[in-house]
Amino acid sequence: MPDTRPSARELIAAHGGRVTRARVAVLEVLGSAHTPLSHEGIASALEEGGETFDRVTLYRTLEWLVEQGIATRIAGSERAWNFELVDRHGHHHAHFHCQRCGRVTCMEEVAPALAGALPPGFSLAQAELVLHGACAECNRS
Amino acid sequence: MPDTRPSARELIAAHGGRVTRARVAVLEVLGSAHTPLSHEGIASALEEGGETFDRVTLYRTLEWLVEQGIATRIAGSERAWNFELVDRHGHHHAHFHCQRCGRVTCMEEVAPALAGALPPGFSLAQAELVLHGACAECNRS
DNA sequence: TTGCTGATGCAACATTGTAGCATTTGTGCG
DNA sequence: CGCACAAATGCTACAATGTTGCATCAGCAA
Repeated sequence: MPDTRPSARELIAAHGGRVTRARVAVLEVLGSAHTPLSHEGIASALEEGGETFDRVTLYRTLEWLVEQGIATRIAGSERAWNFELVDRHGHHHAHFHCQRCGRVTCMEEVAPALAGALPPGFSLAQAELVLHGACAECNRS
Repeated sequence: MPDTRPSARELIAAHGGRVTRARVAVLEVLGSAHTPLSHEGIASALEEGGETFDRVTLYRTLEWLVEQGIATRIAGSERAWNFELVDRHGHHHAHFHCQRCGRVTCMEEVAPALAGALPPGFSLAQAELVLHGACAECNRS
């Protein structure tokens, strides 16, 4: 078993970028995450895996991933971005931000139908629907 | 004509706050703006009107306005908040962020119907739909 | 292996937002 | 009106997030 997640290196190379330690590691972290991660979250996950990178490198790596269309960034809790891979689904789903526990959950179900609703002349590149409230777990307690 | 915009002072007093220079000025700026404004935008507008305030005062004033339900803050361009009065419409409309000119436009028409679409257990406090693309004016050129 | 260029790491800085605290200023009351 | 008290302001200092410049390192191809 040479590699349990072969796509990471290939994915990077396919986009014309160099296969570096940072990119592979970040991709693996994002790939195994269930929710969007912040810079801090990614850094922590990397450290747990025994890899540390400069803060700037992380920013640049993520910037590159977003440019390449490999990842997207969504507005997370207060003034920081969260990152998420854009693989299976067409990356057009809403995000739910729990105001109590701060977690961000992907809502596959909620996809507002807004095509054609824009005023004439406007062109849509990306939509970002963020819902704020309390998640199921927090509501239980 | 003692006051062309009498509501500002009254609005503040009605919420149990002191009628200060900062609050009146900020309310007037927001009231006469056609689009959501950032901290910086508000500060500039105030300066043009001959009024200057400390950066911290502005933050606290806006925080207070949001707490009182007089204004709302929406995610604007890169990592800064934009503020907007919450008067006429029930403040449930989407915002369009033009990636070329950076302006934020209110889209009264686009209001995604997402009530009842949340998974069980989740409760919604606020929805924030931000559309990114090119506005009509930018598309013309 | 070698060389070129992209990627990294470091330091310094920019922007956005907060906390603590002394001073000022609305507001109600005598 | 003048006073006193609390709310609001304006510093300063700091925290968090993100960016820029530049010297060094390391993928990748020849």
